[in-house]
Amino acid sequence: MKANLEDIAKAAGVSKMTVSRVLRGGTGFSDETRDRVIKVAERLGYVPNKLAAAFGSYQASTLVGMCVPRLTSGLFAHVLDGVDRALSRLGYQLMIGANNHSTAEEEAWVRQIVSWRPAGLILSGRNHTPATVDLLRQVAVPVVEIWDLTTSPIDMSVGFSHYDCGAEMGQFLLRRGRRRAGYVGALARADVMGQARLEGFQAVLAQAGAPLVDREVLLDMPGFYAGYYGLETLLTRTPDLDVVYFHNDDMAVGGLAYAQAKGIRVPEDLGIAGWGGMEAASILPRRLTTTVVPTTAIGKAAAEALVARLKGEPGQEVTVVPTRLVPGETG
Amino acid sequence: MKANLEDIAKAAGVSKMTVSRVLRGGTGFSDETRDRVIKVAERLGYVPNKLAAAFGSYQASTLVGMCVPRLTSGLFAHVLDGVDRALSRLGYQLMIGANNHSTAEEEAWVRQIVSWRPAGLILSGRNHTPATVDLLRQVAVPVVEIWDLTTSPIDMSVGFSHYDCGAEMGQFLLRRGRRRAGYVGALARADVMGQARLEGFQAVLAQAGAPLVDREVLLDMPGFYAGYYGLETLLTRTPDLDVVYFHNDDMAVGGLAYAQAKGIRVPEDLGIAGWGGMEAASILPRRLTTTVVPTTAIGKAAAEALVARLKGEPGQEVTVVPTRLVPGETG
DNA sequence: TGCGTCAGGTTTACCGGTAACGTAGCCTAG
DNA sequence: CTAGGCTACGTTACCGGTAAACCTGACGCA
Repeated sequence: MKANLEDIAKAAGVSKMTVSRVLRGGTGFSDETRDRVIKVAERLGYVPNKLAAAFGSYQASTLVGMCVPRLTSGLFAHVLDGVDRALSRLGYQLMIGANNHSTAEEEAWVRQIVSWRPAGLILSGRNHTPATVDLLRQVAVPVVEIWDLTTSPIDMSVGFSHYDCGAEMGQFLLRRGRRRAGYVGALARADVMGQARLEGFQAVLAQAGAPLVDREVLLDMPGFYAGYYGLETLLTRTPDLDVVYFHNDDMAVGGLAYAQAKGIRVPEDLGIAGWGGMEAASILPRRLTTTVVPTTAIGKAAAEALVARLKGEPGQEVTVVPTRLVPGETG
Repeated sequence: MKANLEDIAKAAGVSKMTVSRVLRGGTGFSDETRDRVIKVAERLGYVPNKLAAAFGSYQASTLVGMCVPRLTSGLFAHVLDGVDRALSRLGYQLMIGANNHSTAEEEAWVRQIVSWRPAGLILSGRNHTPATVDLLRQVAVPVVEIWDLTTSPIDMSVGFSHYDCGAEMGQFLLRRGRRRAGYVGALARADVMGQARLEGFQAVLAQAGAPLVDREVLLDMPGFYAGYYGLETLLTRTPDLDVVYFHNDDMAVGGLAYAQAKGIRVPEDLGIAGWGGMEAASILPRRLTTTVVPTTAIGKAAAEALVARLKGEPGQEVTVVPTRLVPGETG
């Protein structure tokens, strides 16, 4: 790690400022000088130092931080992918973190990240500690809150309403004649958004005079197992349900597996609905009734909102991305 | 973004060096001074500048870069999670990138990342462009190559042998009496490691006098659909196979779905084997025959190897993590 | 001839930390 | 009584870029 601008400057017989301009593709030098500088830079194996660049000019940081609830979530993996594709194309670097559904962990992460003076941040959810919000405002870094829509974002927001997702599914299941609905979730209070879906679901059912009959919320991760055993627990306690809404598709698929194992006919004896739109769900023998979330599009939109802001374009404060209820054959 | 060490120093009536020492938890100051400095720092809302710290001392970078083939891969999500848990606990920040199974894209990513002077890098696979290897050696950054084991790593390596995975599965299926095996894969040449598994698989079969009968390798992403349609194509062309080895579990589950849709009995008419160990696979009506890869453990081990190196401990050059063949009920 | 303008540079002054070294005052051992 | 060591600081130099201001010769033109 030896060659720096000074070394190149000396070897090329120019000042390091000229080298800097050449390597950044600026103006104010002849073609001849440019070729010479570039040749020397290559010969010396010059590796640029973005640390110095970002530090010195404090305008040039190309770091973007993104915090997701869990890195193992299939849905967020697609959001991350959408963000990364959009940003890496423009030369930004993505720093990631997981908050494990805890605003305190998010705060700790934000505290670490802002000390790198990132160009922007992408956070998941609308729930943050007051200290986090204060800090973000203080350092005045562009922030995009994704996933859960908020009408009063810290800065920008890209997402949809989880409450509406739940409500829409409730209406759909009512139209299909379901009257005794149950719910199987996970993570308890830690997942605010799953909670919001449940609330929307419940509100619609109650309004129609067919309120939620029973629910089972596990403390486990919301995966196949939790869905399987969650449904088992729920049906053992309350056998006469005619439909169960699950926290997400992974759990719903677990529920389907349980129903199949027990000879419960779906959807005749029991309806099953999920949320999220996992790839696996669509090739099951029976297409899962679920709400498909445009994950990659959310990531792309968040990245684009951030980049627009960085370029000085005003951009959209709040971007609503549409979810899509897929009727399927299990509801 | 106003307060810096100088401001705190002035307000506390000490030099900024003392402030630096206090805030980093060093020594060489009285309790009284420490309390005063910390109080002032909090009052001024001091946000440390790691850019300046890393740039100035060029020892303190806490950035670690990690490059995976695809961010949407469930297996790599767990590796990422393992790395992140291990590193974030120690105060490191993770910068990620995806190479889309292309060494050229990996090189572009490495070129970007090294200019941030990271403390270390984690790369997926043992295949890199010569320029990448040169660059990594030149900047002398600690590197861990994960996933595919290599006996001559750039620096350190954590993984297992994909060839052996394929060979082991081949032996297992032979023991179960299979003699006419097929293979369904994806990504063609782009995925070197899937290729290695296939080679191990083929070698064992050939040696036993029951060579691979047919194979179907799609250009698609290795997911459920590819498995479903890949098996359809394969069986249409070569109906009399008695077992099919899939690129991974996602595809194998797609294959199972196809078999079920067509009334093919598994494992009586056709054996199905996958690779990777996805969570979903274990709760299917029939437990999938597959090789479980300790993803999180690989991430953890990679992070630990890196940290050990950074602390100056010698650490292991090559760490082998064991995979586990799960017999299941489909093979 | 004198002056403005422009291309093609150079010079200077930082950015905010940290390492390395310096130093004053006090304590203690020989 | 004093050399030496320790504590608790302060001083200085530097990391490698970039912004902004400045320079200079050539050319066009009134």
